[in-house]
Amino acid sequence: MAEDTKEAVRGAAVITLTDVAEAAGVGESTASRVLRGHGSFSHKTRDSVLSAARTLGYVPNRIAGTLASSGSKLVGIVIPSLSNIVFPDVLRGANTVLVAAGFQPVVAVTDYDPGREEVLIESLLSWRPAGVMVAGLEHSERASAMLRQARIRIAELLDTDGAGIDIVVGFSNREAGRASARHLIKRGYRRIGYVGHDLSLDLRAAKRLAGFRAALGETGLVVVGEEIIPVSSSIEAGRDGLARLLARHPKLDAVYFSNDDMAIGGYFHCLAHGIAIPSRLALFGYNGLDVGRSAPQPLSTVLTPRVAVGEVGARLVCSDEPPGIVDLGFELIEGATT
Amino acid sequence: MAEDTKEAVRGAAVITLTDVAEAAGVGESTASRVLRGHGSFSHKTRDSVLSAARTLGYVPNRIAGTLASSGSKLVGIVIPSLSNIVFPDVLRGANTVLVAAGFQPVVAVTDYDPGREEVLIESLLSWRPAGVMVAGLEHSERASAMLRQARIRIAELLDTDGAGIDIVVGFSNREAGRASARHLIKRGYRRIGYVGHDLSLDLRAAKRLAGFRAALGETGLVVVGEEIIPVSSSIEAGRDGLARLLARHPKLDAVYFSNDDMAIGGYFHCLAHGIAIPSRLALFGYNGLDVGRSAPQPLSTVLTPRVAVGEVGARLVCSDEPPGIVDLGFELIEGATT
DNA sequence: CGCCAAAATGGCAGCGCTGCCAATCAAAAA
DNA sequence: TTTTTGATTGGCAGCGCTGCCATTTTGGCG
Repeated sequence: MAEDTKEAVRGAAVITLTDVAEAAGVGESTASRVLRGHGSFSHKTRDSVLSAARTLGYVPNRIAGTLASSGSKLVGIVIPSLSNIVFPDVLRGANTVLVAAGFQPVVAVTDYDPGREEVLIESLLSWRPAGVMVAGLEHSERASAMLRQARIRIAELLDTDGAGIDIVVGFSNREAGRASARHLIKRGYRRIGYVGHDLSLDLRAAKRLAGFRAALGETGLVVVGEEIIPVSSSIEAGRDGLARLLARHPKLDAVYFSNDDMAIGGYFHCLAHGIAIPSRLALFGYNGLDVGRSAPQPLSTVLTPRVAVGEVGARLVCSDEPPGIVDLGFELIEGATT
Repeated sequence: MAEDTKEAVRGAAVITLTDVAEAAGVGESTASRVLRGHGSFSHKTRDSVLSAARTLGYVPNRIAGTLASSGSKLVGIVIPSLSNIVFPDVLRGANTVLVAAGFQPVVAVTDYDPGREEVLIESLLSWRPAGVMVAGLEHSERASAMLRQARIRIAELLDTDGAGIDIVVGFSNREAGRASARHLIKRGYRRIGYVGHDLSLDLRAAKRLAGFRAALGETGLVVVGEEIIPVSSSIEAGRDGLARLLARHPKLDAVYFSNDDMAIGGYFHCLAHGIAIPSRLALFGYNGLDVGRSAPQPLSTVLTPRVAVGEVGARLVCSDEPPGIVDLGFELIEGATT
């Protein structure tokens, strides 16, 4: 019965290291050494093990390997959303560095819910990752405790306004808000409004607004009118939000948006309604997205180093450099909408 | 030396199931049952185990659990990019369903490189995932073989133009291209151009263009002029691309773009240069992104069910329903740019 | 009060791999 | 030729948990 091939395809026989070792006529520790390129072995041994592995279609079982060596090559990444391009950007930066260092990212999305974040962190930790990267500095009591006690590298990203657990990589949202306000003031705007999304969830947006308000206050100004839409940010929400804000406060001369998506929505509203920018109304966003940069009038905004945050965070999580705070700063883009 | 507390903090003493069982005064299998809510146990036992676990700060080790039960709760997700919002959208849909079913997504990003895809798939499989979701139907010989032989659920996403391995969830890019062409023809456009990005990498964009060309051909038309930018798609690329295309073919009356990002770039070019849309030039995209829908003139495009693709793919990967092809279709959005 | 099914529980052998250590071997040194 | 050193190699004990099975306990009934 020359059913070898079929058998290999049908039978549930998953190939293990032992099978490879046997086929190569060596001990399993030798096979293990060859396959990992660890320790020493002769050329002949190497070739026979590798060819046996290839022939049998051996796929190593890292679950077993990790358990045995107690040190996984997984890194947990906890982000609030995938809808806002900011987080895929961070993920992208982290992914590049992680993969280059031989790690596998495991992502968890919290939907801006601290309770869910707690559960997801617990779940992530049960995979015994080498490290965890998490957006923001604010976590539930228990989540912080779990991270702290996990004895692994923890990187908190995108925010430096507060105390971190281990590694912090980001920039000050508060300062970004202040810089935005100072820019508008410098340009002579005085009747300033705000269009934002749900701030109880997006703490960093709240910090920006706080900084923005503080800087206005230093000049004796206040946010004249504001429109907070109770959903997550989107272009459509920004468009509708600005429409509603202007209906209530037609004399505004500038509007600060919670981010670029919202601001682009506002920009589209102005285009659609013939509102001259920036002479009649100035717009200011946050993030420095592609869409803002390429608009007919480049959006005035604050460019954030999102990909770099992911990269640096990942690098620090993988390395054993001392933890600490890394402020990557931000860049104010003057644009053409202010 | 009442150093218990400090010891617990310093010593590498990671809490194991055995510790919990001991502290609760039960056997480890009992503790295991309680913590997993499997099998039967008394209320009293339950309480003492749970409280012991909480007191000790026990975090289960799923690595060990998975090895012992030979069945992981990981699902690999292989996508070409995180820069194009399409993939985060799919990821989002998949994540929702996966997490609800108790799975953890492990993502891998190929950068549109088949070689890298192969390596990443191999690496993913070494985690013994319960299933793998991968974008597209085209993979290297070895990658396909590995997926096929892994004896797990495989879902190929976003494309139905070709043969799949196990589960296929998506829609026909070719048909999307055809539908786009027919729409332009119906609207009376005859001098049609194309602005796209690197098609050797983005196979689905290539299929759309092929379908588009085929449908034009049926009416005796051809793509009059085309501009292919050799980088990945972006708004800026679309803007520049259209500028260059129009420089060479000023008499075009419509342009088909490889996707909405590119088309929005084209739209911005027209806005910036006072090109009347759609009277002077019509624009047609692909994807149905938010930004296109909210533009002053909603972009004419094809709306793709990206999130649903992720959801359905994840559902099928988690379940044991029979594999097969699920065509989720697409929707032509007439918009205002044609 | 004895008997039996059902509920609760504990013991223990692995899951597949790695780390450690002892054993073997080959070539260089004495 | 014998000794020495270092390169190679194999054996085996776990890593922490789950699955299986045997055992004990419980509660209902006759």
